[in-house]
Amino acid sequence: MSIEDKILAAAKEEFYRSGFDASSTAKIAKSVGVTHAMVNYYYRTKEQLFLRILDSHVEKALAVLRKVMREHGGIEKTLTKTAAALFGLFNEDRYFPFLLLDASRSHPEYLVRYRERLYEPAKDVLDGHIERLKESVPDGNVTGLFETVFSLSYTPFLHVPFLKNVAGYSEQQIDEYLQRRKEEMLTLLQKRYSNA
Amino acid sequence: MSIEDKILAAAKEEFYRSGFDASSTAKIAKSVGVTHAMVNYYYRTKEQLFLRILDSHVEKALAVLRKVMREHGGIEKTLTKTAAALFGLFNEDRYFPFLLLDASRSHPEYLVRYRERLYEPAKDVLDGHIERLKESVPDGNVTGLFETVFSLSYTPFLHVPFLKNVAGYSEQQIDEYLQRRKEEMLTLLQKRYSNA
DNA sequence: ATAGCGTTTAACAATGTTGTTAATTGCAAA
DNA sequence: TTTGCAATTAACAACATTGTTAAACGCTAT
Repeated sequence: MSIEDKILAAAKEEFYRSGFDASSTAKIAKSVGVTHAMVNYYYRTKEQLFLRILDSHVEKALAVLRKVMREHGGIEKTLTKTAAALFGLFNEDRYFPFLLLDASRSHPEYLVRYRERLYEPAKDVLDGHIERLKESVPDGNVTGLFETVFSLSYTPFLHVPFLKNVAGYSEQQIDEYLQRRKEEMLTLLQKRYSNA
Repeated sequence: MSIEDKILAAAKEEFYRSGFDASSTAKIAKSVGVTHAMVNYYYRTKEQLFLRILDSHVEKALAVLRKVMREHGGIEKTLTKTAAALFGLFNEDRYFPFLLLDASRSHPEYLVRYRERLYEPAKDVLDGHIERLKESVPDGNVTGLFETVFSLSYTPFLHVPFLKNVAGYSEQQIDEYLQRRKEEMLTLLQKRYSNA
C-alpha cells in the first residue's frame, strides 16, 4: 500500500473515532509513520481529506439505497430490503453512523452538498408508489416507517463502543448482539405493516 | 446569574455541540465574557467541568428510569411509560444523546463509573418481572424491546441538527417532527407486544 | 554519471490549547 | 478607613495544531 493510501486509511480511522474537529492530521501522519507534511502534500488540507472520505461513503450509501428502492415490490418487501441493505451497509463500516452524526452536528455545511441527492432515492418510492403503499399501512405514515427502519438500522452500531469499552463485550458478543438487533428490527417491522 | 453558573451553562452548550475533545475552555470563557482563567478557578480543569455536567445528566436520567421501572404494570404499560419518560427526558436536553454517544465513543472511561448503576433500574424490571413479561412477548425478547424503545426515543433528537441545518426545518417544523416520531414509536410498540 | 523529478523531511510561522501564577480589583467586615 | 479576602485579569509556559517552504533524498532515464 502506498503512503498516499496509508494516509487515507489512517484518516478514515481517525475521523471515524474522533470526528472532524477532534481529529489531527499530525496524529494521522504519525500513525502512518511519516511527517505530517505528507498529509498536505497528498491531500492539500485536512478539510479536503475529510471530504474525500465523506464523499466516497455517501456515494456508496446512495448507490445501495437506489438499488433497493428501484425494486418495486409491496411495502413489506421494500421495507425489509431497505432495512437489510442499510444494516449491511453500516455493518461494513461500523463507524459510518458516527461520521454522519458528527458531520450533521458540527459541520452541516459539509452535508448540504448532498441535500438534493439524499432525498432522491427515497422519492422513487415515496412519490411513485406511495399511494399503493399507504393502503398497506394503517395510518398511512410511510415516511415515518422508513425513518424507523433507518433509526433501527444504525443505532446498534452507535452502541458498539459502549458495549465494547464500558460493558466489556468481546468481539464475538458484539457480533451476536448486532445479529439480535437486526432480527428484532425485522420482527418489529413485520408487526407494524402486517395488521391494522 | 453568577459567573460560575454562566460558565457552567456555556460549557453545557459547548460540550453538547462539540463533544469533549473538540470543545475549548477558552471559547467557553470567551462566550461568557471572562478570561479563560476563570474556568480553572471555578472548576479546576476541563475534565472536572465536563464530568460535573455529565454527572448531573446521568443522575437525572437514572432517577427518571428508576421511577418508571418501579411501577409494576404489565409489559404494555411499562414499555409505554418508559418510552414516554425517555422521550421526555431527551426533549428537555435535546443534545444529551449526543453527549452520551460522544462520551461512549471517545471517552468510555468517563462512563465506566456509572456501569453498575446504569443496569440497576433495568434490573428491577428485567429480573423481578421478566417471567411474567415474557409471556406477553412472542419470542420473549424483553431486553430487545427495551433497547428498541431506547433507540427510538433518542434518534429523533440526533436528527435535529440535520433537519435544522441541512434540510432547513424551522423550529416549529422540528417540534412537529418530534411529535410525529413519538407517536410512531408508541404505535410501533403497541403492534409489537399486542400480538403473537 | 548525472540530470531531473517526484517524494520526503526538517524547520518555521502563526495560531490555539490548557493550566499556573503574580498582580490587581472590588467589596465587606472590623 | 483600612484590613482582608474572594474574584478577576494579564502574562506566561509548555505544548499541539495546520499549513508552507527550502532543502535533501532516491530513483529513473538518458
